[in-house]
Amino acid sequence: MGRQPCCDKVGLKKGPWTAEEDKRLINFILTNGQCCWRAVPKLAGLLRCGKSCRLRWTNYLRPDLKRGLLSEAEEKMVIELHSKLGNRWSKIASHLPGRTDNEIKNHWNTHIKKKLRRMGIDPLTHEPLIPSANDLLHQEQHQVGASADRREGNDKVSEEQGEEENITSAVDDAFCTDEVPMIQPHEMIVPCASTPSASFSISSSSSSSSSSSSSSCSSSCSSVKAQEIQPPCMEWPESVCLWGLDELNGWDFNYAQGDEQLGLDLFTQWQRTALDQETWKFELF
DNA sequence: AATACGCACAACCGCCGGGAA
DNA sequence: GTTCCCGGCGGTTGTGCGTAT
Repeated sequence: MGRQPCCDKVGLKKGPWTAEEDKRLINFILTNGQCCWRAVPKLAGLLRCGKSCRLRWTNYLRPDLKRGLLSEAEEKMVIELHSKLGNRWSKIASHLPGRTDNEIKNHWNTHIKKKLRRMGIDPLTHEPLIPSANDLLHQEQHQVGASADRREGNDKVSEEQGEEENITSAVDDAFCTDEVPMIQPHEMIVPCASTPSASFSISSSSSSSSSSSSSSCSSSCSSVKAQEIQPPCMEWPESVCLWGLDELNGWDFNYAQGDEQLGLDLFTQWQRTALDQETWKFELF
């Protein structure tokens, strides 16, 4: 007996979430907390499957998320952790509070992989890319003489090698040692993440609430008066926009139009909820 | 100005493991 | 021990946006 799908997909919406859907989901979780995800869409009035709701929440709506590019320190940490853990993104993410596995995975695939290759490091093994273009050329020439009955297999091999060669030659073409120093993952310095001075805030319009360096939330949260929250031991060396949710800007959490107090209450509650959640994994540090 | 292309990121898919019945 | 459900994970795809032509 095959496993049943997580939900009846008929009539369910897919694709990007709208501000209205986000609003509904947040509102529901504020009110009810994170419970059975399967029931969430129904109860929240969403035409989404529970899984989709969970992903949307964990990857995007969770208030403790950091937005924006990974800092250099975070990047180094990811590389270091990846060298030890491999593609176990959730494990890696657990060492970087405010970052999701999805975010790290994306960043790895789009930025770090290329960066490492440019540096002459194999992103899979974290070893130097050993075979030079010449080596691969010789190897290929050697293979030309191979018997035809192995052709199919060889095709695959040379395809792979070709890919590798492309990478290597690309490195040869583009890589300049003057430009990027060779560095091994173990040589990278991973900063201590326990500076107590760091602050975390779910922004406010008061300019002084969060010092210029930390988590000031651009213009997007200006309508919400929120208290500053300072969880322990977080160091984020670069300014971080906690809320990249520009769409939320228009909400003002004014539920039922005009009930500003309710909106504020909910927002405050949301902040508390967020801080109470187990997602804070500071103990890992 | 219009179109093509590439990149970055959000979202989906399918599988797996843990736990409850 | 078996079955089923749920949440989590990692890989892949889709979408939107910026840039180049």
